[in-house]
Amino acid sequence: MGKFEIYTDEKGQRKAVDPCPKPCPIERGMRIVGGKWTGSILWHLKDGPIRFNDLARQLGGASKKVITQRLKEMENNKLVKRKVLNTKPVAVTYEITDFGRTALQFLDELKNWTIKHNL
Amino acid sequence: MGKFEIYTDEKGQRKAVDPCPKPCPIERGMRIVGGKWTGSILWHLKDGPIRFNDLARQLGGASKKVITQRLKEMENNKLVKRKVLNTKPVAVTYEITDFGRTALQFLDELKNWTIKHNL
DNA sequence: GCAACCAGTTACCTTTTTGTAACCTTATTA
DNA sequence: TAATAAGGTTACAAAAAGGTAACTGGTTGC
Repeated sequence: MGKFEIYTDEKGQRKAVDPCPKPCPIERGMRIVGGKWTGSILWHLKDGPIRFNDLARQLGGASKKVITQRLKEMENNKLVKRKVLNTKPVAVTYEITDFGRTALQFLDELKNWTIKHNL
Repeated sequence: MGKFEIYTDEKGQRKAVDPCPKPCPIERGMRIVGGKWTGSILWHLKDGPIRFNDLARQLGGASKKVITQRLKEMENNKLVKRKVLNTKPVAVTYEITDFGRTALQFLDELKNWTIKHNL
């Protein structure tokens, strides 16, 4: 077989030895952390919890709708935790989870890559 | 100001100190390397050039149309190089560029992350 | 009382993306 | 001669994503 992972069978047909099963790890990972603004949100949370509207202010270009949507997905994926503080006017903060932090490493690499190559 | 990058101005309005300029580096990077199948394609090319149909065979689940589309984007972004070999029946191969290789590190981390956390 | 802030939600519409399937040209093979 | 493979392209339809703007309900400051 060799590096191409493609071989020609007895009937002369080319076949993949090990076709990428539906979505392979890279693909699956991207679908969790690659959503529009997902990475940015996580990154913004790395230094501490942030409130919804503050987050929206910081993410120039993202609408509340998308932010809400992403935060919900991220909560489902255990990347962030939503906390309702019972302060005089209730405040809601979003906090990165320990699991969420495990993603910061490659996000950092991605960030450096983008900057390094002026993208 | 502090870690929140949010302050309250003289009029009592909360403002972001340094709102994420349109798409920040993480976001921009994602848009280059985060397209559906983009990462997987690049990963498959890491061990050598692959021909179009072989690639399609390996990426179970991706249609020719999408693959064509991604490959074109990736060519524009200089991640891959398209080569037409003048063999008896012409063959077209796609090869990862040196620049494309610089993205493999990040993809590798993403892949390990996905696997490590059973995602 | 009135306006403004928080944290969202909702409706509506447009754009983008994706999938499917058929089709194309050249060339080889049975 | 007919069928098949390579490397795509095209048309059509359906689904997903995104933007905008208005609106909610509760609270607070003027």
